[in-house]
Amino acid sequence: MSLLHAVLGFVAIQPMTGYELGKAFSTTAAHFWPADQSQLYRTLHRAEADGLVESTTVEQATRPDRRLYTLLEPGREALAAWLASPLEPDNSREPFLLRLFFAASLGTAGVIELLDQRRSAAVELLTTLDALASSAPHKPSKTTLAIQLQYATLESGRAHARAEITWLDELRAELADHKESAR
Amino acid sequence: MSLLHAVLGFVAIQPMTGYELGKAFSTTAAHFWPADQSQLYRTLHRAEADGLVESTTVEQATRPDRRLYTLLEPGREALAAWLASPLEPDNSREPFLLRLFFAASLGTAGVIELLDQRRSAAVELLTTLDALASSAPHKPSKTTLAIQLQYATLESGRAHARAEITWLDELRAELADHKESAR
DNA sequence: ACGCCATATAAGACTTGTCCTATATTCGGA
DNA sequence: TCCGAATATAGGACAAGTCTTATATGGCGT
Repeated sequence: MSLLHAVLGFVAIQPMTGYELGKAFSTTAAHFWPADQSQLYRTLHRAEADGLVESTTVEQATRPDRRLYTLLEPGREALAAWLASPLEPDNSREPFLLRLFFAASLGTAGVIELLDQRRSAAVELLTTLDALASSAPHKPSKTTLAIQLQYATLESGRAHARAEITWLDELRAELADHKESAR
Repeated sequence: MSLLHAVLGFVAIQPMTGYELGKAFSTTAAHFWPADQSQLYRTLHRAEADGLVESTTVEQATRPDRRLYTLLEPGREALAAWLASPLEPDNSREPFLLRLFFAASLGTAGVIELLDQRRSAAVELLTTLDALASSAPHKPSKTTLAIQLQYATLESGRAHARAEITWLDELRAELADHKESAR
């Protein structure tokens, strides 16, 4: 249900087309909210049908027509209501933990391989986020709250990626130790 | 698709009924893989139709009959294939970050409230996991790999909860500072 | 006595998200 | 010159998960 709110959130900042929304998601929110293109357009259709946004067709010579979406008052209210609503408890799925949980049959060496794979992915994510963070406004201190918060979501990703790497390293060491002592 | 693998993973440890699976999930895997009861049974039906597991009905006097599921060879193979398959990149959704990203209209004070709510939830999660960890076998050092890995998923949850709290505190301080200096 | 919880399984309706394909044009690279 | 990527929108099929309700009974607390 939250893609709708994200769409309202973006359109609240500035009227946008579906295509621009797609860009906005993939450049700024991809790491915590992947948005499928198809679903994005469907969500826009529904939002318009529900009177939350309004679209105007902008004709273009060479490119297909664009549909520019503008936030309407009910949309603004829905957005505000969402922001003010109580946080529901997190129940996200972690495929990696699921796998690890059942990975004993891989043996210690196999599990260590798995951890290494995961570590690589985490390092890659961290470097991507680092790059994004340093390309963004040099440390926000004299910026708007909006920019600070957007930056904060990046920081969150980095903090968790670092935590993941540390945890993986500790687990790896523990398993390697255990294997060692079993010889 | 992964609920199927989780089911195979549990049944591989020991033949189980759907009800027992539900218990197993909620007591050991709930924090990284919530399993809906209805979906669990549906997954079992499908797994049986696909020849991955086999069920035998155990009649009971007072209680409804139980259907005990046993892992078949194709199921074991599917489980092994899953464990050996390459890790797909993580693309989990983080509703809280989404909200934070768009939360500027709440104002600094409103955002701080939001952070505090989130912090409470994170602390609560951490204490739940701490309790689970200390009720589990006192520090695994001389246990099986399976137990070590199951314990590791708990540790992962704790590490991330701690990272979340630290990040929240830093962000909160930054926002409070900013607000202070704006007076 | 009444209701709620545990035991046990299951179907139905619905929402959300993913993947694939279609359409139409322009520009840049190999 | 051909192929793919970018621009722009959209539908269809499907998978996965959520929420609600149904059925049936025994035990516990108030």
